[in-house]
Amino acid sequence: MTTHPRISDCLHCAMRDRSIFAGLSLDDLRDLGMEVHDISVPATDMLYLEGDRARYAYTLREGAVKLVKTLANGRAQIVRLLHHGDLFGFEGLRETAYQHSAIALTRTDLCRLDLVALEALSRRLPSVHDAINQRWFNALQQAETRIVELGAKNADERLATFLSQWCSAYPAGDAVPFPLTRQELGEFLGLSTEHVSRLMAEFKRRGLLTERKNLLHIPDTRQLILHACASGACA
Amino acid sequence: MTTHPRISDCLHCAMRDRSIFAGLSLDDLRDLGMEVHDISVPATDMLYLEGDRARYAYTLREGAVKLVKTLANGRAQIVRLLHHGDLFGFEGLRETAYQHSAIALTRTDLCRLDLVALEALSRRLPSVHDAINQRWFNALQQAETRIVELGAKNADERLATFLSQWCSAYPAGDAVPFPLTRQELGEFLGLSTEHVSRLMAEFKRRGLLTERKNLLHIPDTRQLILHACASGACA
DNA sequence: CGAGGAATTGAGATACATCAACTTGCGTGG
DNA sequence: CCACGCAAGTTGATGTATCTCAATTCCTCG
Repeated sequence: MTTHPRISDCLHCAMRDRSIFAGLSLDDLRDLGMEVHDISVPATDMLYLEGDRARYAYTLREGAVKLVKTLANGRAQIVRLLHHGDLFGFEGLRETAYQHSAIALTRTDLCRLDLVALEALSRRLPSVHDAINQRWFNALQQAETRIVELGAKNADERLATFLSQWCSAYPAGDAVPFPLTRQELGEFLGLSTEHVSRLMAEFKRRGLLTERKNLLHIPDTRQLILHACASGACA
Repeated sequence: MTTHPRISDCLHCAMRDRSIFAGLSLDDLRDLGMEVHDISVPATDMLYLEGDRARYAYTLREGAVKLVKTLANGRAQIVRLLHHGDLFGFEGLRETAYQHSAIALTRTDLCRLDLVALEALSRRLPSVHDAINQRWFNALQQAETRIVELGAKNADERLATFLSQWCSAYPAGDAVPFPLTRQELGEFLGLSTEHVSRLMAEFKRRGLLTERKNLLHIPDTRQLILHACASGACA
């Protein structure tokens, strides 16, 4: 699963100031008392499976990961999508088992943090503790937003809102990496892959977006929202 | 809004060992350095409105409260339902504004905690800090479960799962208080009130549940789940 | 160049929403 | 205590959004 795990050098990490170790002194960083493994996995690789005993949390440095819950009958729901800078697997600090399966959407680089050591570290360094809590809080807010999306919006609205938020991480008007398949879009938005496909085609027909390879281009997200959310559901 | 707020006596509170102050010594409890107001509101009363500047968190002692988000076009989504022992409004520890509206479903008794004082207290007493974090974590887990419900299950499954979970707080086989209207059920489950009504009628016809006044009786939750979730979605 | 998964497209079925009429329950005021 | 009135609930008819199943095309990669 992991290709050549190495001990990471946190001092010179590009993610340093966006990670849970942001704000630590150089001394603290040098003396973390914990090995941070640098790992890298190809697309479709599973980092862990829902129900597995939780041993590690991960910081995503490059790439994208989905967190999936699967029902008894096989239906899958993508609970969260993770990007550059996100921390995940940290439910292991409170539960013995992972609550989702984590699967790479692209080739992905991560830092792997031992949960026991992280627990100790977080007890020792308040800024780490706070950083983790802040991530929890953010995850909660995001989750509640998703509840509203899924419970109160129709398909066009869900898709349009999602796409424009996906792009919001990049400079406006640029083409952005878009590694999700139609099926994954469906599993995230609670729709069938066919319906997603039709909606995407419809958006393209109206000139609201274009796609090529794994690049998505939305000339004007405001237009997209406006056209897809005629009812005014998306503000 | 508040009827006769009084300074609460935390020492003799019935909720003491289920609240965020559980585990505090008697000395700590006596010296909280914070006024806890005892308030009581009738059904349908709004405790705060989404977007309001957040001043207080609340512990629910008796009754039930809904947390609602409202879309620009007026559609409402109930994000969370709160019961005996639940803490809410604590997003005010990280955000300046409340992220939902809080509305009482029944006559409700609460403890009102000043957020600034709570923040200070949580910094001073690790067990309070931990207790609050634990609530965040629980809320996150619950929210993710709701995402799966809304994204991957159909109407029967959602309703059946919800009803049996609602009852799980009470001894099996008992009739339980059920203060939700059909509309509120719909706003929680992402369904129209008419559809909820039809499904309830169907469940009754099949003998899976009975209702009278504001009491719900489910003889056997396993049966309910079994019949409503033929596909095996609900384990 | 060929093969296999992903995407698209169409036709048909269905789950759910919408709209409208009607009933039931219940508090209120005469 | 009854009658009224309103809100909640029910029920039916109809519309529509979305799913399902199946066939076809498009990519991508070996």
